[in-house]
Amino acid sequence: MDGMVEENGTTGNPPGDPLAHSPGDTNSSVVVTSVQSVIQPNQQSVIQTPANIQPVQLQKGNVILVSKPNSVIQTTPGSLQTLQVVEAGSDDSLSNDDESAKKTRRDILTRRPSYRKILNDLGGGEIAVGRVESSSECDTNEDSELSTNSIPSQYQTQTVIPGTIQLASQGETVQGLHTLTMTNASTGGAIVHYASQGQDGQFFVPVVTQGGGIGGGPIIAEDQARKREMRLLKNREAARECRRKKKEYIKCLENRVAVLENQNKALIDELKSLKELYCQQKSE
DNA sequence: ATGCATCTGCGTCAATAGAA
DNA sequence: TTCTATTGACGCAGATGCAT
Repeated sequence: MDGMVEENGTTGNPPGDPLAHSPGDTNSSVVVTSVQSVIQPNQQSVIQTPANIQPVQLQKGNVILVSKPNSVIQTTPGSLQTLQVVEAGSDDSLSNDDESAKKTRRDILTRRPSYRKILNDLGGGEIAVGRVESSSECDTNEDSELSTNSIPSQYQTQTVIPGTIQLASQGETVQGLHTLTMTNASTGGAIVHYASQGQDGQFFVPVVTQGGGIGGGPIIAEDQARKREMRLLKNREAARECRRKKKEYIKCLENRVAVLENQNKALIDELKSLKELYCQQKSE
């Protein structure tokens, strides 16, 4: 559950106020004598499924199933991969009217260091990239939106419709080599072979381009469109991963708050008892 | 049931840091 | 210098809770 923290028997804070801990919400019997780092190095994923297959919801019900062993989104190596991305029209046509306003706003803003760096600065280790199973102290048991229990089998055989990109794994035939079919209503079909880099987490690398239009123009346009799709796809996944890490980072901070509050309480109690002892000996 | 406010997650763009 | 990864900001859509 979001907002819940479990650390040495300490439980939670209201969802709307993640850092708010009343003095009474900690277990009074707990005395923290040594506080370890809240964030363990090489911690592992909080998102795990038995089959290591997770559906990634895209817009309008599109689903990606990819093999990325070092990613949160995983499938069994060599398993069928299906990607269907419906072209979302030409969003390149951005109006320049409010672009200047956006730019001005962004110019004012400063960039924070990455969560990895923040966690390192906190001395609590790093958020691991390779994730296999739940971490111990940052385990949150949250219900992942990437839950894999509900992968419909029909996603393994998508129907190619005009304006779509479809990835179909060749499975055991050619290791790591897959075929990406771009079907475009205006330009006709184009087949792209790509090498899947499943081991290092890379998504795919275009290798050969075949087919397509006549002359340089359409080919260049297709290449640019394909590059754009690749870029958007990668950034989509990157944003997803970034948000996951951000949530993990926040939960770790909440954990840290809980631990430090416990430590503070223990020190206050210790100080209190020492004062009493001192007063007793002084009065004698 | 309906309308509204709020929250949450997503995709995208753009800026930036760091690697190559 | 170029490329890639990361992440803040923005806008959108769906879910949820609450008042009417």
